[in-house]
Amino acid sequence: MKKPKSVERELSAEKTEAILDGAMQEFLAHGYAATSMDKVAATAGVSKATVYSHFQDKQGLFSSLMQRLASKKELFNLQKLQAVQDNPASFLKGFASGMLDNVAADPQMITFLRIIIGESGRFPELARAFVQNIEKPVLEMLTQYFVSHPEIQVQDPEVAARVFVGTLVHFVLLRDVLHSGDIVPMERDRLLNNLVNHVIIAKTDPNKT
Amino acid sequence: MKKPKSVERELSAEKTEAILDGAMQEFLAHGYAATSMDKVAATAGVSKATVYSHFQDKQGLFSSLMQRLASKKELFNLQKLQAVQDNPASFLKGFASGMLDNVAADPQMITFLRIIIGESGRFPELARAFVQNIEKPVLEMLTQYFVSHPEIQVQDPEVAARVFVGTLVHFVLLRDVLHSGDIVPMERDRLLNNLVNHVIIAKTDPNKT
DNA sequence: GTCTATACCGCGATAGAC
DNA sequence: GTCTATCGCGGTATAGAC
Repeated sequence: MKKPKSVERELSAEKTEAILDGAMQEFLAHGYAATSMDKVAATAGVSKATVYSHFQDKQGLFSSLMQRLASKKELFNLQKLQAVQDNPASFLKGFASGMLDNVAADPQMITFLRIIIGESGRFPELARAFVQNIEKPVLEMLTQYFVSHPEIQVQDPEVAARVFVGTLVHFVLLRDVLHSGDIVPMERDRLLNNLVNHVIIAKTDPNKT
Repeated sequence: MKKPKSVERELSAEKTEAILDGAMQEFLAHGYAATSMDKVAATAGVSKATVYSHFQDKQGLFSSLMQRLASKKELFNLQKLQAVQDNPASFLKGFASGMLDNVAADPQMITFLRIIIGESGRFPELARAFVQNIEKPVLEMLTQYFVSHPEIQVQDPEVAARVFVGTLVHFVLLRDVLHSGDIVPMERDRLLNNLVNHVIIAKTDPNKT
């Protein structure tokens, strides 16, 4: 009775995908605690028992899913960055534009950020994976860029990278995550143009303390 | 036996305080969804029915509490800022130190940030209250400082304030909120010293695009 | 105004048929 | 390998005594 290779039975990888997809929908929509495994199973189109046969428990499913999201560098703009040969100002503006348009404009990405930060107390290893896979490469890439472009006389390349990324993250946080673009208004291009100046022109202050 | 105006009966404000205190403990410890009204009542030392007589429901209690926290400017360092007459570099370093030491070092403040951001999807008015009461005054104060100190030739004071605050918030986010101080290491004073240079020295870039 | 006791529901997780 | 059915617990919210 055992068929050579059944097409409908014995499969698992497809369901795993379906479960992860359903879980992503639910977790991103309602957060960790407010998401029920019943809804996850329903959205995935499988039974709850199947979910528990593929993943140990709710925490395991959540962690697997979020680790997976935090590793998908393609979701962010971490690949098309070394090709450009523009001048520094253009490169930095282009990088920032990509971050603001490709990442911050995606509602799912904003929700993902909310969850990573909101659950960083109870899921610290998740937060660390996010920093390791997303933030660290960005900071290192920018640092490397500042180091390898001597025409930009930056005193401390790592700090310059922090200033650049920090300003952008803070902007996204206020405007997109916290829905407060009207409370502390700031035009996108105005920030970008001036931010570049703050980063690439930073020599020693003649007024020593 | 009935006293003219009993001191132990008919009171309500004390219990309200107790409930808010208990709710703060629980919500800050477990987040919104994972907090139970039973635990809130137990921590407050009252019965669950009393909680529901003082607040409409869980959402109402949560919102009242968080709005209250977001309005407590004293919890942040928003008062002792205009007294100083130092030079700009010292003032900015002092301000940043206060933010990093008084705010970011307090675990409750970190947890509060996690909740505000994590619940900003379902409680947008809470996030907006936080920005209105905390972030906006800080940005405006720094902007005013840059404007009223002509010796700092900053091209765009509002952007400079954003760069300054954004870098600090991002630093706190990585180090304290996301537990990743070891993944992307940065010494506190090294950031502060160089950040000041990035902010107060920002003239026009000779390389126009 | 505050308590105890409870109604009612949905949760995470599992047992057993197929 | 996946399903249906169910267990036990803990959730929010309320009714009624005092």
